[in-house]
Amino acid sequence: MMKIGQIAQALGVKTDTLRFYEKNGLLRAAARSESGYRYYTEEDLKVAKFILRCKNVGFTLADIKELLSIRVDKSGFYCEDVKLRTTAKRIEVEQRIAELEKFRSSLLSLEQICCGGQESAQSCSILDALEAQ
Amino acid sequence: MMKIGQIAQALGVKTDTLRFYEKNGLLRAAARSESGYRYYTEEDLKVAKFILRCKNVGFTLADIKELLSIRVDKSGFYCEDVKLRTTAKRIEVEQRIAELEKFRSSLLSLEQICCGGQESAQSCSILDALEAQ
DNA sequence: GTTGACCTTGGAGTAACCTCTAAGGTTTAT
DNA sequence: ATAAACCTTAGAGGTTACTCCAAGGTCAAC
Repeated sequence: MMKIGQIAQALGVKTDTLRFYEKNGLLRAAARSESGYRYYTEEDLKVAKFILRCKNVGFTLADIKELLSIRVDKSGFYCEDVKLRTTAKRIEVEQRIAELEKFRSSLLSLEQICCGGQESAQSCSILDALEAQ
Repeated sequence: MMKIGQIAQALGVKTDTLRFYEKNGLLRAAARSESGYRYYTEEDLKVAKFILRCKNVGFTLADIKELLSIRVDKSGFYCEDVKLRTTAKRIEVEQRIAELEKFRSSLLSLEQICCGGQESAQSCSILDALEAQ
């Protein structure tokens, strides 16, 4: 049984983060001491690692909450349920990338039309371009 | 002189948005009627369009506030000031894209190891992969 | 028995960008 | 004259994922 500080250190997160996950229904300590201290088991640690790995591949905490509910009741779900969520998330990520690529190319165009020197910004092509109808 | 609703319609935004910009120091109506109605000039409309174009290339409202202060005092700045901000933003965007690309490839890998069928999630390779140390 | 490290809670604050509501005043058209 | 459309303000709410704080209780060591 580990206290919150030990778990936090093992995971490289703050104790606040762990309490935040608890408040949001992602991770509950298996037990509490009489004085109210949280005590975590090895299984709790596994759940915490699962959460962090999900975050690392781009799932939000809301997504992770769903994945956790599948995780604890695997026999109640199909592979399909998991894969569909994975695919949906990938598509979401791809859409966001496309949006950012647009930003990137617009910004690059702006950079290319500007001298970037110590000339007065009075005739700055970037400002002109942002102004243009 | 146009009222807030006309400006909002011309721009395709809500009146709330315009008031929000005012509250945050981005866009102030040139005048107010006796009863307090905002009245906008053509120049105000130009500023508003400038703001929206900046947003379209990826600048945040905080960035735009800076760009606006350059715009109103062009002789006090160099092209360099504008281009540096543009480049910084592009780099920021590229970093975010890189992060999302990592998500994308992780998610793709997960998708590829899962059958995605009506098999029980008890042996789902995606869940296993997220579990694995 | 007291110091220091650790734990508890509730609640506020952050960034980014609006969006909505309530309660009320103004303008325009008929 | 009255209804519809428009305007005002302050302030709350919503998303995401924490992070910090204050005020206080607990535990282990010396």
